[in-house]
Amino acid sequence: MSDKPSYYLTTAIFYPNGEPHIGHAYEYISADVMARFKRLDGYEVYFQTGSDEHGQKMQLSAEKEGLTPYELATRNAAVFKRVDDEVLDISYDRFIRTTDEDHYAASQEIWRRMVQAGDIYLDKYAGWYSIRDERFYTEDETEVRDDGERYSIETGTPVTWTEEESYFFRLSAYRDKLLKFYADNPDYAGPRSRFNEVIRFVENGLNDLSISRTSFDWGVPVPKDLTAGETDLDHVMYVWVDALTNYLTGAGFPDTTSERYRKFWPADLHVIGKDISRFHCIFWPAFLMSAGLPLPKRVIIHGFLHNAGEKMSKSVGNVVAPDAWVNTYGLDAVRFFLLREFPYGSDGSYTHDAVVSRKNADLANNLGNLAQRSLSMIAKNCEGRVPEPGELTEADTALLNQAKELLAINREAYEVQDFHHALERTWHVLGEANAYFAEQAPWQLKKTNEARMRTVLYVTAEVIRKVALLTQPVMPGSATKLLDVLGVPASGDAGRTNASGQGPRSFAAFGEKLVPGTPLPKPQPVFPRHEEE
RNA sequence: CGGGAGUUAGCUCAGUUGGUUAGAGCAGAGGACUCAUAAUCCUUUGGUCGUGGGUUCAAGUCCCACACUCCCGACCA
Repeated sequence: MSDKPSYYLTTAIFYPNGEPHIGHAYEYISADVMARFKRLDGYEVYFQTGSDEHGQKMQLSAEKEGLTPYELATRNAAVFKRVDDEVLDISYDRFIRTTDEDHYAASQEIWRRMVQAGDIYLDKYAGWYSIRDERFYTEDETEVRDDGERYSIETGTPVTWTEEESYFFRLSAYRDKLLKFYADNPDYAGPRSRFNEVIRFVENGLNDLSISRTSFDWGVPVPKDLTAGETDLDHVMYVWVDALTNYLTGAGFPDTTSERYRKFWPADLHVIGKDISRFHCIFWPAFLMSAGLPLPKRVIIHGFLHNAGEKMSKSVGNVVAPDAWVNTYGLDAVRFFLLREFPYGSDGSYTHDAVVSRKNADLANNLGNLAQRSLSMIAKNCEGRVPEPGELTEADTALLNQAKELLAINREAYEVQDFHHALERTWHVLGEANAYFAEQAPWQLKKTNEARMRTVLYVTAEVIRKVALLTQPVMPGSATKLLDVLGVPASGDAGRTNASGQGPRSFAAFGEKLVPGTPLPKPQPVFPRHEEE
């Protein structure tokens, strides 16, 4: 293995019970962008995504369809995986399934450790249980309707009184430890406003957590040697121990001596949606503390996407499928839009016009057209080679310096997943470059001062090179094409693999310059304007 | 009900520890240019910073109340 610094990041694993929508895509894409950025910046990245396949719901659905739960999970997980692979070009290193064999081993080991720590005990859970919701309700969360049956008020699903033996995790004992941890690690979760919600929640006290079930068997079994003497029932782990542990599984746990584990655990970043922040900011660190394992460094909580300000929902019929968008706008435009349009962490609202506007104004006009106009002048007036610049004027160096600062600006922004800001600053420099180009008017210099024209064209192309390098994570395909037409020797793969960490297309080459005399291919537009159908 | 977040130009957003005439991009208007993807550049219209109070020499920026929107309220992508 290399001695490069490591970076381990994950998305949440999704419960594969429906079609992936643009919200899933948002999470995949943002994590992918982060992974690619780090690879291009010289890190050895391990990027994991996957599916959460256990649970009673899966078991019941499978029965209805006459499948085994595993068959159903396999079929449904493939739908999500296909979106990663064929629609969004997600550069994950492993698509983990909680039904994977090594995941069983990891889940059982963390359970064992929590038992050894004295944090797991057997008790009874009693309450109104909704199978549909897979959860218990307290009495006042339910109502008896006219039909004499009892229903959950919140979700309207039928509930039945259920008493079930269950193992519990002593979460209540972790209140103070967690609060101290939050205080010592103010960047553990972001954005700050969401982290504050979590902290407030913990301050109010924590109840112990039911972490096993006996009413169904589609899950990771609690090891029999741990239940012997306590119960004869077969317990399977209930959602969160199983699900969260996938992050450890990916790092090679339980083999804590392996090179893989030492390199990648603790994880650097968990990318999650705001709906599951409590699990990642409270349960997860508590489990790990109990198991005596290092805690992940950061959890970033993204917002939800709204269709023209309205929540996406099947009943309203405004759910957008990722491939529908990709077919309409193109993958890179979609990726760019999602990260540029709204600050990461806030909810975002999209409309057709907003996507088209970004695609045309930012991509086709400001970037694509600038590249095309400068490169076609080079093709026509500089023998199709990178021109030789003369002495630089103040205007030249001012622009070049602005472009040069972008690497540091981007690094800083990516460190806290502020993609919106990174792109805003990058496009600000493109605005400056367009103004520079118009101010210098190389098409007039052509008649009066060809040496000066060559300098202007060189400076412009060099700025575009820097921008193209930095936009590889966001728009791998387009940025690659852009670097192609700039004659930057092919190397790496726009962040898809760790090979991207070196060579002329890595960030290590950011400070270098286009080499005068390099032959250039015939310029071709990289960012077409949007055509309405 | 309880707790929390938000409310800045038509739209999407910036606004540092309170300090001179509140910013950007897009959209709109006018002009320029012709290298370029009807793109670009320049100029410009547009905001009583949700409402009402308060603190202060000074508040979008702190405090209080109200309005609207949204989130969470215990095991639910």
